[in-house]
Amino acid sequence: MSDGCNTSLVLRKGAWTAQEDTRLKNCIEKFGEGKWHLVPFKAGLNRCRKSCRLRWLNYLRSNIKRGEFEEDEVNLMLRLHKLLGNRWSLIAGRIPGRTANDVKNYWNTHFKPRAKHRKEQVKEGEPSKEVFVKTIKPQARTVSKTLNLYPHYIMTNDIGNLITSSKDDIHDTSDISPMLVSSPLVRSDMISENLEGRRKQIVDEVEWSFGALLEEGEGLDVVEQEVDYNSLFDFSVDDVATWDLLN
DNA sequence: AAAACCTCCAACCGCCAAGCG
DNA sequence: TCGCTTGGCGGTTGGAGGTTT
Repeated sequence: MSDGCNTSLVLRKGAWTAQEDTRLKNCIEKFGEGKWHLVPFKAGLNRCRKSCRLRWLNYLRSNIKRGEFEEDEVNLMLRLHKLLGNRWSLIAGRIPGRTANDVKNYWNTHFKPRAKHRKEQVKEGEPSKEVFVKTIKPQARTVSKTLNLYPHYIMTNDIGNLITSSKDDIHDTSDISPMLVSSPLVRSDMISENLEGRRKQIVDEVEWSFGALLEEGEGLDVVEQEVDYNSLFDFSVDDVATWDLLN
């Protein structure tokens, strides 16, 4: 491996000591986050850069929230997971004080076993209850600084389903909603008046969840993903469809 | 009392994409 | 263009602590 974590036999692993925590914290408070490959040297730690980064992000940062997830946090997590799938860092980014590891652990602890249980049931011959939806997944895990992400729109097609498209695909802007992007090409008066009832609700959810995402510069992709029973709201495969517009 | 089992979560692992020379 | 380094991610594991038998 080229990440420098497995190349040395003398690097410390396992639980962090209070002294190591203090060193790491002091180092980052002094020099700031980033340049993780230098952190072990600056802090005088016999740990790899990944270990230092993880310890800081998941434990030492000042704004980390501890203790049980509250009901609204769980609700938010479920809604975000429905939209994003296992994009723990994105989900955590929208739950103040919680880390990706927290969210992932909570999900695996509280929700994953149920899916597992269902698979076991299927194995034993019971009819499958598995449901799949299209989950919108941002494509880029790391955002390119040079990527142009503006030309995205969300709109409804002629049978009322939500779709997204690029400006190149759009000839009639009468039914465009600026749900996903802060593109200067999309105006508020483009919001479709036809979005009502349930579809409106879906739009609200998508806007609420993805407006920030795309402002940060991430394209969208669609993947099939099993729905957990805990999902608080639902929309079908046909309700939301997106296609990649960046190519 | 103690062995077995379970739960939870911190930490590790392997991979990917961006950046850079 | 290519190969290396780095940052970052999701999946998995190991062990401490709690619970059950």
